Amino acid sequence: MLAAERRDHLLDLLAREGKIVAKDVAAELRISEDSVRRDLRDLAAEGLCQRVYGGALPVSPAVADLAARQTLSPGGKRQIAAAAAALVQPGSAVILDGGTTAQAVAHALPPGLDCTVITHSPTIAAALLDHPRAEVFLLGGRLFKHSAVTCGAAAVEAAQNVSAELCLLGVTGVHPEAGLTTGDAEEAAMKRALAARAADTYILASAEKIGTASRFRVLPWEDVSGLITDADPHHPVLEQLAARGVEILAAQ
Amino acid sequence: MLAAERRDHLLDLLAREGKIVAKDVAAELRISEDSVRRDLRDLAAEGLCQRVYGGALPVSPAVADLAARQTLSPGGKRQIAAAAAALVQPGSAVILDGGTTAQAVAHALPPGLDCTVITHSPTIAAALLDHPRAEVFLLGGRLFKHSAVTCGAAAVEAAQNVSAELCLLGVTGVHPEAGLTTGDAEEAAMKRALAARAADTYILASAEKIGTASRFRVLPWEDVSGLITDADPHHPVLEQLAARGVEILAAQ
DNA sequence: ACGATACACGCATAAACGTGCAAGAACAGG
DNA sequence: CCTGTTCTTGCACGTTTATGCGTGTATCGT
Repeated sequence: MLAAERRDHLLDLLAREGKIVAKDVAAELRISEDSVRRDLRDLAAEGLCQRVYGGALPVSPAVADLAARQTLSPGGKRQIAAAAAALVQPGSAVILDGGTTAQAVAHALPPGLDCTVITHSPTIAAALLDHPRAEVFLLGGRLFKHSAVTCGAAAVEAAQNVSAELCLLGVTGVHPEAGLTTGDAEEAAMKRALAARAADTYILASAEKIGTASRFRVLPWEDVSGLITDADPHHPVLEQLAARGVEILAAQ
Repeated sequence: MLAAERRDHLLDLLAREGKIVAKDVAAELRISEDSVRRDLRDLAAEGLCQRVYGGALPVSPAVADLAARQTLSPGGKRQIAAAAAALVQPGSAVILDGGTTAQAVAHALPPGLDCTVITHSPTIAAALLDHPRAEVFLLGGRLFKHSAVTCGAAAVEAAQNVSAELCLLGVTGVHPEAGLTTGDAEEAAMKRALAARAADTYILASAEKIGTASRFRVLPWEDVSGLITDADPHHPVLEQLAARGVEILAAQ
């Protein structure tokens, strides 16, 4: 039984059963409870599960599905979120896209930070309810069930009435020629509208997205200030982008 | 059974049934009543439920200014929500206000119902993510932390662009002369804007609100089609309203 | 006012936890 | 092929936490 195997098994169990009881898993896999605890501790540190006395639970019922359906590297995602949150100046306004990475940014924002957050994700809005000094502006529109954000003409129109210093955008593809891409046309349009309303746009992209492209373009590189990623800064694609004036922020 | 699981179960039970009887839960989960009591004490300490003799009751998310609208009857709230959900015709559009009662309506909607829900509450929007056939339209605007809904000029303006067959509105005061009232001017304006966009407006009000009035008027009785309440239909205020053409729906 | 029930408190037991440690495997370099 | 290093794993230990029971007290309904 490889360590990585164990990890996968735990995550699988979490997705299937909705909980993990350390004792049971140890008995099932014929390993010590200590190892299970160690694994759970690591997974919890990466934000993949919530550690509780006796075992672990999914981070949040809704997020569990999302995490399952996209085999990302959420380990780096947390670091990306932290690096992105550090870009938010006190007193400034930031536009937060609705993806899972952006959601991590919302949680990474210091609770006492005095700022304005503009978002089209009701989930992010709800997450910021306990940030007393954060002003939240929610962009309305038709709710897209699969990504849990508002999109469509109404949402794009609502975006026209806001502006901010910073826009943090999640994408599914980061490609030197194709630019930034995503898999849904409406989402692409929405992201484009958001980026247009901010002075600076930074892209959040985990390592496995570098060099890939999806069907719908969000932005060309000219409109992007920087890229926040957990990939190796010496990755050829990243060096190419840096040469074209895109600031590369490595999140460790 | 993990401790955290128990906690979730209790909260879930609270949301679904509107109350918790310590003895019953202990029997159901095969644990001692002491454990249930301990859990309820902890949950109450975190403000997640209201401890009462024999069990616990839900507590409204907006606890702060609840001095006015205190002592809710969450038992009846569920019945009100069920009666209100029954008014939603398949294929129709309904405007759902953001209060706790309206939130209960969202949960009471059949998951397979084919309808359009328009709301200014991100919480309701999130709750409807798992209703595959429900189209959700979210009204954007500034997020009001204490009531967790969007309000303000932008939200009112967004409301101008929608229309629906039905509007379900929660209020804090139901008074024969003062009409429908609430404690916040912005919320009152928002509710007014919502009601104006629906052919029929029904009010959700638990028994203790009947006969009371708050500072800001939402609507006069002329603009209201009906009132859904768990109060006794023979209550003098209700009979007076019925005489003025307001349909009284008693929720048991 | 009364019995019945729910409660809080203290205590004992058991389970889960974290840490340090040692045996073993995997690996890199010579 | 050997050796030193690093990492993983399981065990032992003391500590923390959760749970159930008994007791006395408070609260409810009649």
